[in-house]
Amino acid sequence: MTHPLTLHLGSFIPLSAEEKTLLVDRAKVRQVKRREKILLAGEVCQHYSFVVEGCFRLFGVDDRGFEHNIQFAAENDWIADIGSFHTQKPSQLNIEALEKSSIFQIKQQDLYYLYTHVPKLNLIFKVLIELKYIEIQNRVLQNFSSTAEDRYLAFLDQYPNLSNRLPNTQIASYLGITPEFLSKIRKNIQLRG
Amino acid sequence: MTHPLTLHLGSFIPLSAEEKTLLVDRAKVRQVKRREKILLAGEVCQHYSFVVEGCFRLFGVDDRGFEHNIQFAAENDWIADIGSFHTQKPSQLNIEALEKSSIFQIKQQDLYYLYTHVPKLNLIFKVLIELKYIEIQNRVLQNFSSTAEDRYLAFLDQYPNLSNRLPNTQIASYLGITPEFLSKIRKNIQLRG
DNA sequence: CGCGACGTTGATTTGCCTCAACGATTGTGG
DNA sequence: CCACAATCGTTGAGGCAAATCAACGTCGCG
Repeated sequence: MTHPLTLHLGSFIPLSAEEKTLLVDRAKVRQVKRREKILLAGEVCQHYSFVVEGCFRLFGVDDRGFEHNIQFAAENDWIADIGSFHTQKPSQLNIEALEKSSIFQIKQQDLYYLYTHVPKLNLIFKVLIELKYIEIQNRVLQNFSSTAEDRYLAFLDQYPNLSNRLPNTQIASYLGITPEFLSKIRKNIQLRG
Repeated sequence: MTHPLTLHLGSFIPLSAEEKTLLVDRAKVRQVKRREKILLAGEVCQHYSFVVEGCFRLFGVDDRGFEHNIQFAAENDWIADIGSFHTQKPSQLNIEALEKSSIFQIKQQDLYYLYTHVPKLNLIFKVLIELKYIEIQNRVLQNFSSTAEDRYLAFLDQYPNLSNRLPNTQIASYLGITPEFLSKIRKNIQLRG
């Protein structure tokens, strides 16, 4: 009966039984349907969400109505609009389930409560965000220095578990290209090898 | 005689006299010449560097030898290759002074020492990296959803202190375009008014 | 069954790059 | 302090990667 959340966070730094209890008490389980949104642009992001099962995307919508995926989150990953969460200002982003999913959510006030009562969570969440920062920084660099085809191949390589289950339209949006162009890239790859 | 570093970090959460001493003892001042590099690709990033005066860039070099600016850091900002710093593996990035600069550097072991002896630094550095994360996430979104001209105007707007003092070649590299194209953008803007 | 999401293909257009050349400015060694 | 090199910004001609627009077939699902 180890709780998925304590299992995950405890893998960074072991947690005592009390700490686990504090944590579990403030994490609410939630079932999310495919295509259901857990954050809508205009709302304040009230939760950090930990994905137990399923898959989500964080995306923005531009002036012309096109959607741009910023991040995916599948099992054992976290998702939130960190900016809105901390400033408590309306988000410009959306979070949507790409599959039927199961998550744990921690409210902003509860996370802040936990930070003060379980100080090592500061360290753990610092590490978590450092990892995300490294990831997104690599992405910026890659976007500047390689072609869409190279980025696609790198994506397949880096996220095999995601590329298996995501529709190509979602991958194209993450890569910053149109679905049509991704289709042409895939064709070229196949022709060559 | 307030130390720039304690002034900066103390602005997030007040620090006691002891905490300030611990901190200051482990921060080494360093003067850096224009164009001098404080991190070379291939080396491990050993320090977090706090900029007291001057300006730096973090950049990568692609297969064809082109440089791509990932981040600038001027007064009261931090710079490091966070990935290399934490993994202690060789960096693929470089950090170079764009001006004659003055910085404080904290070594990796010293920062880890400080994290355990001044626990609130975990919280402060978590906030610092959250702010950087929000910044870079906005950049990813913007790169996908707007033209080079819009990104340039947004840069002027968002970083007036940087755009004043940086050569256009450096700005172009940050925006992910060639200096030639930035020049044409600037001409267009001027023609229009 | 029928509709909407998804993937594909082709013709055309466009944003930005490449390459080359040229002044202006800065800086640096003799 | 000058001469020369290096850096920087600009301009133009031509080219390419990726977008746009339009059409069509397939599949899963209510």
